[in-house]
Amino acid sequence: MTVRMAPEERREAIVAASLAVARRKGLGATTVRDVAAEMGSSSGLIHHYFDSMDEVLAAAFDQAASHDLAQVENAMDSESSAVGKLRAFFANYSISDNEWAFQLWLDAWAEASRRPALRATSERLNVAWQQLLAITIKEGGFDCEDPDATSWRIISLLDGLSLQVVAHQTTLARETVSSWIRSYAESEIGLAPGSLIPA
Amino acid sequence: MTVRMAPEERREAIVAASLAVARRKGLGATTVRDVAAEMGSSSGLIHHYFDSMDEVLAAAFDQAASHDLAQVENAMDSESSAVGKLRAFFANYSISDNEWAFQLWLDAWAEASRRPALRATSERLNVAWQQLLAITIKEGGFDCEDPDATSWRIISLLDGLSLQVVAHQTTLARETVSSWIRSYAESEIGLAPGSLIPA
DNA sequence: CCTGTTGTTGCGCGCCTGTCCAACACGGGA
DNA sequence: TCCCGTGTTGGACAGGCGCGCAACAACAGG
Repeated sequence: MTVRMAPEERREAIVAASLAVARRKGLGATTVRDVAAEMGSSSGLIHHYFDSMDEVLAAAFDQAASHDLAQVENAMDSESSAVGKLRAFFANYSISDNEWAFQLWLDAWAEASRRPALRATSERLNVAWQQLLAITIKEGGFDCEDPDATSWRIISLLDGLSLQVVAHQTTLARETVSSWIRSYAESEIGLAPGSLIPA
Repeated sequence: MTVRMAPEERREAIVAASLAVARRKGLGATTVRDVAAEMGSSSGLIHHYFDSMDEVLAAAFDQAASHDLAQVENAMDSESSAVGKLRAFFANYSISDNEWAFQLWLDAWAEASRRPALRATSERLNVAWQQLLAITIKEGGFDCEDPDATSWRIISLLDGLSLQVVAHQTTLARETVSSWIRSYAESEIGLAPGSLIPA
């Protein structure tokens, strides 16, 4: 038998184990038994904490995406100027080191139509990313007509380009995507070309 | 017993049936038994024509995406001017009438990492869309520095925005996406604002 | 008409899926 | 120290999966 845990602790352990499996096999291919094996526990335990697999996956995705979001927010907070914050945003919202994180997004978007909990989570976090950028633009007082729209377009271009890198690998290079995104953001936000290149 | 068919005919019937199922349940959730039931045949028949389910799904996706591509190409061919062709492109590469077609793309991108045949097909067709746009830009002789890069960015922005519409439904409206895409394309290709608004 | 080819069947194989639940074991309060 | 609440087990359940194969049936050529 596994060690007896406090409810909250166990819940977190389940989410962590689910994430570890999803990282290897993908969100959609993660099963109850996989998660149990990863934890070294029985499979029945998972359903003692979650009503359905949909909710387990949603919680796992939430954890991963929220963590990445918090990391970028942190990097932005340590910058004082608005331009500095934006630079930090584009330097850190990068798929270079954790390519599997973006695969999680791909899985979430595809599964959204069939897993209600996952859809709600993915939508909430997508909006959170957009808001992070939009609010920064608003506070910077840039020459940007509609920060919300601008932010959606930048995030979407980033998603569309990243998607090619992760799903097809050969069509586009990571550095190409980074530089295109920076140029596009500069023109949309009303910054001089090169403003967003990291120091 | 079902009617005996010529090999090529039966192959097409399998692809058509797979597509019908995928349209309802999604590409990743389409099974051998589903396809057989849709055709009204036995399940063993599918494996007599395809080595694996991966190849069945790849063929089905190929059929759907190629059909959409051909339809847009047709609409463009009936235009004489380059701007007319571009207008036709953006008027027809639309997710309004067949939302499920884009869901197929979402499934294909997500499954790409685990289904080799599907990945190859999705990559090939993604490049085909990009080329269709790139070649039209090149032939038009517009004020566009790098038609290939421009084309990738337009397609990617379109994918990223469409993704929000299909996966999350509430975040963005279809018409918003259409107008943003047209504006962006105009600025990237070097056209006067409004040039791409359909007559 | 007979025969060989081949499209088609239907089931079996081994394995997997999410969900549920009676039974068990452990640890804190009485 | 006992006892009860609850964290945990492990398998049952009904179903589903991709794949393979021996047997059958329909058609073409001789």
